[in-house]
Amino acid sequence: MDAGTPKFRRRKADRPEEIVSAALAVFAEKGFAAAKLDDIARRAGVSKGAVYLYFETKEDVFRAVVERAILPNLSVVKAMAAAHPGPLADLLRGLAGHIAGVVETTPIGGVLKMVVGEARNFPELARVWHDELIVHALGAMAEAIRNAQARGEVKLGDPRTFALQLISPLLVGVLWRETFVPVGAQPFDLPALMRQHIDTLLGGMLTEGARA
Amino acid sequence: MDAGTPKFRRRKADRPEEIVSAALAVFAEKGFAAAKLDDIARRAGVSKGAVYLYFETKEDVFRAVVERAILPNLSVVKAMAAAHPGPLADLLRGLAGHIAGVVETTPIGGVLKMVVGEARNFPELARVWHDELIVHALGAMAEAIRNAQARGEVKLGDPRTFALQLISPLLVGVLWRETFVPVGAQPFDLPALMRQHIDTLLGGMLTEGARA
DNA sequence: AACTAATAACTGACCAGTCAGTTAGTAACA
DNA sequence: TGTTACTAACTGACTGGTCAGTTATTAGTT
Repeated sequence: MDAGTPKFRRRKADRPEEIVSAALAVFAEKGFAAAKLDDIARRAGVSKGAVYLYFETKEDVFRAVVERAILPNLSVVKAMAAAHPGPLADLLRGLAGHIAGVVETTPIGGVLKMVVGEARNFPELARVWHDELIVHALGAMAEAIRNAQARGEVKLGDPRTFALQLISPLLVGVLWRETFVPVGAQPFDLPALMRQHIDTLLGGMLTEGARA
Repeated sequence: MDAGTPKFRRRKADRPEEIVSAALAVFAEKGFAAAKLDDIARRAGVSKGAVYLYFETKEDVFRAVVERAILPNLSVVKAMAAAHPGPLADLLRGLAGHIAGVVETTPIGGVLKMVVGEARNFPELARVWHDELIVHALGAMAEAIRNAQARGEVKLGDPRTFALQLISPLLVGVLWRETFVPVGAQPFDLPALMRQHIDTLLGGMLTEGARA
């Protein structure tokens, strides 16, 4: 062949990472079943056969994608777990800003959509996400809320439910962006949404005058 | 053949309904691509060929399922559109109870999961849901909130964002039930969740003492 | 009532296309 | 030159969609 441009490079160390990145893009766009291994391979700059040098099956690739999407977020969980002692309001505002930023700059939204969409076909995947990420995140938030309740900062009520109330608009905002914005829906500004949400949830939605 | 047990019955009028019901169950469980037409047909008590007497393609069946899931909810939208003039708190409490009930007694949760999961592969489906259901529901809520703001009941802030804040926990609760409860997650009591959420969002999460 | 003809709802075997996974062989690098 | 990362052609299983034939049902005739 042409000696000037080799047909391929041997780069064993980098391939898995590249394949997982390509797979993330394709899976997030198409979902598991509709994603073709040929597309993933082409996007990663290798042949389909090469994918099978590094992964056993398509499921195996999918698993790698979903699990990798957890890692960058463990730091967030850890930060939350660092049991911020100050006023809950400060913690929540900082946290919401941080998470909204992560959500806007990483493809975690696409992964979330995948986990929701493929949960029945890959229960163990939903289990990994639940056990390794969600339980910890929700638990840390609930713990912080419980502490705030003990300090008399926060009213009575189920802390886990409070935690869900706090993050729900962000999750819905992400799914909204992934699902409806591509078909013409008016997008939400996620950081602004979370700012208003935290303020409202903390301070109350009704004015003083109308409050029961 | 055996004259006692006929091989099939001719029931043209009932078939489409039965096929759509069967398809709803299979699609909600497997997602679009993983759902086999043979399964849908068997579940509906007919052969695969019979499905094609009533629907053009698999996509066509899917469309019918998703569109039918909109109808029962138009009444809810209408009820909201009946621009409740009284205090916003009453409207929201009644509405939340109603919607939580609908969500608990109908398979709309499964359909929502499908719409989210297959949005990329079926954009026109996401469009239908957005244009015919979500825009109206969100718009009606935003309108009620805007009116309440005009009456001085509610603080300043984007009404559409307020509406999203209000319904988000319900949506997340549904997706939670569909995605994580089957793999062992602790479920949420949706009506209770919404009661606490409405109360909190309306009245404020912080105690009087801690309020900024 | 009983028999027959006509209709259309329905079946199930089949086909054509697709795609996950395999492997024989080639090219890159030591 | 030997080793192996990699390619590209291949296979086999699976499934959406088709259609020739079958059977339930109704209408017509005696």
